[in-house]
Amino acid sequence: MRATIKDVAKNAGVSIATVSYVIHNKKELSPTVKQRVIDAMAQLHYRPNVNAQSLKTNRTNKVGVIVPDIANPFFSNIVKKIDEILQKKNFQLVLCNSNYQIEREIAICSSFIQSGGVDTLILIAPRMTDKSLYEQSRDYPFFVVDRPETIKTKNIVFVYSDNYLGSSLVAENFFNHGYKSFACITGLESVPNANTRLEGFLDKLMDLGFDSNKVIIERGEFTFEDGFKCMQNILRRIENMKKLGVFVCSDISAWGAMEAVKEMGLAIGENIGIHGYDNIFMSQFFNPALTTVKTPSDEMGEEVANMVLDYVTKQKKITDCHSRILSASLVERNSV
Amino acid sequence: MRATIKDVAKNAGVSIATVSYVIHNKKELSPTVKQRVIDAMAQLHYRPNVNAQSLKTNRTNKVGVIVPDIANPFFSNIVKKIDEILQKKNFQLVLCNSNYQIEREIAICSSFIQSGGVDTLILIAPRMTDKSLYEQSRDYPFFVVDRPETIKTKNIVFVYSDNYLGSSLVAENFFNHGYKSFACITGLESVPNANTRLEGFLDKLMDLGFDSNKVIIERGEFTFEDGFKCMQNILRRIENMKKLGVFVCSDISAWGAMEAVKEMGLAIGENIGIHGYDNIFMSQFFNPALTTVKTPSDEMGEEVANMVLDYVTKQKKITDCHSRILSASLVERNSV
DNA sequence: ATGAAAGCGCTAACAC
DNA sequence: GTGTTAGCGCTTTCAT
Repeated sequence: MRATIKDVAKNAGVSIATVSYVIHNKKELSPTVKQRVIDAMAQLHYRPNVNAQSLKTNRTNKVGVIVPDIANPFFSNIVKKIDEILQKKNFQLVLCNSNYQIEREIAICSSFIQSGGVDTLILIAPRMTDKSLYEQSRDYPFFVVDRPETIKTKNIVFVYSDNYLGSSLVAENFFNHGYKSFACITGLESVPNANTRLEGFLDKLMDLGFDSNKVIIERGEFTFEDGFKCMQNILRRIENMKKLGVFVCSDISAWGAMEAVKEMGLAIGENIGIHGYDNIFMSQFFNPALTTVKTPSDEMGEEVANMVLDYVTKQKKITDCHSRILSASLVERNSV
Repeated sequence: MRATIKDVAKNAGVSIATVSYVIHNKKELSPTVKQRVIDAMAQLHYRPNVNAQSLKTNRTNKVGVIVPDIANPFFSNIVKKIDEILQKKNFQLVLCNSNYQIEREIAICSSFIQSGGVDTLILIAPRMTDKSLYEQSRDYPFFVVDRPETIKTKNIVFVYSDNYLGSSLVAENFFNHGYKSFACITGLESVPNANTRLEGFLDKLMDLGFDSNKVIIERGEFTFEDGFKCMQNILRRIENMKKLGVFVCSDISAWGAMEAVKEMGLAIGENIGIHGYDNIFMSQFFNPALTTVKTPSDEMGEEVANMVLDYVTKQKKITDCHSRILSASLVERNSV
């Protein structure tokens, strides 16, 4: 059996309170006593039982992270960054995969919220509706990454990037390369990023003098498979394949889209250009190298992790944490 | 404040024991009482405090997962699979990134072990020495994925794949494509997989009549950057670039190696062939598509997760869990 | 400077 | 069928 504080106390010939004091280094203790306790702890390989600590203090030093798909490099990269920062302060991540399913997301979220298992929650690109988000946060503040602040509540802190700007860059880029007709593969209507990216793209296209009604639009989840299928649909719908610019609103689906194009025997970058979004590390090595927009995922992870830290250590109230919009920038390569 | 079992009891007009009974659905209760309790729980949004439960029962329904780098798709894929299976049984993952650092790995591991924070531990591709592994497991059984069983202890269950076989396949494949000279970029001496893969490669090469002493060997961590550097070293050391087969013992480093080759302006697949290992999803889309060996990562994840489940639910003692070696198979593409 | 003791929220053995 | 209660391991107030 694991040694308890009692065992240490007995071994050191002191009370359990004293042991607790040396663990937390809080009270002035005589060096001799302190040393005796330290020795006893070492000898017994003592570690405080975290469950008892948490029960008593109502703090767990754990942060729940809900992610649509940890195998998606875009998300795993954010998680890595968050872990990097939280680990330094002795926090652990409790990771849950929602598999892009809203019901799972909500179930995980509310179970976290009410069970005392974590100090706070980070939702990465949650798929639930604004209404659900709002309800979940009602009695329990948390943090949301990579999703715009489309609802007003002081109980949620949003960290995301400027998708509207990013996708206007895409339209411009196509324009500069002489593309004449356009398509967009974006996410589901329920995904705010999907709508903002589409909107930013269409608006800029109109600015540039194009008829946004002629833009072919396909929607799917931001996955390889859906990107592939959506591209097939576009290829089927298209009449005139002359300088067609396809904006795929996530790199992962862009990979699928590129495969669909290649499978048709078409060359990418001439009459059909593919533009991704997110700038996932591997995209630069694809064939052709994917032109895309950089979402500052490292910064988002850093930003949220630091705010979480401020919040759980109670240096800051949630109402003093400010949502942040980070920028986005073009990454030119060979697919456009 | 969160509602406690006391609140529910008061609200339903029963004792806390009764509430506990309906939570766990263990005792026969009169339907009326049961319903009253259920209503009270719903009304108060009651959820048992998991810390109190864990303190009492010594079970957390959490499994610690230590991974070298969650942003590495090979690892994140395994984690995803593990989560998928454990989540169904109401277990959560507590994820920690060791960043390939042995000290962090050991620190995380022993803190998990002694703090009661998790029911068991899964180490994915741990970098610590056999000795450390053995010591850590001495009083606390756990599971190791993607590392061969090079030490005998009934306290560790290993799930890995047949690297010796896999890398002999690589040698054969090079041979079949007419390659005449060879190099190998493998992992550090301290990484068992790295040694086994090198060994399997060299042994088969000898079988095939080649002089294994002439094989150029470079070592680095299994990362993009190290793959890149090692390849540069090889390119520097090589005299005669005629049908050189380079076995890079992980896909991730193979990506780096390919970039190094391309940067030199050399074509891959003719006079220089690159062979990866692991078959990471994206490898098929690289330029050229990477020839590699499939490590059954999904199966490894599944296998451990199920064993962990058997173990933590005490249907099985650790000594009844058997280490498993899964197979490996060639994936032919265009880089060889 | 050190210790006694209450109590965090829960489970389960035992009593009724 | 339902309730009483001890106690899991710890923190912290209050006393000495």
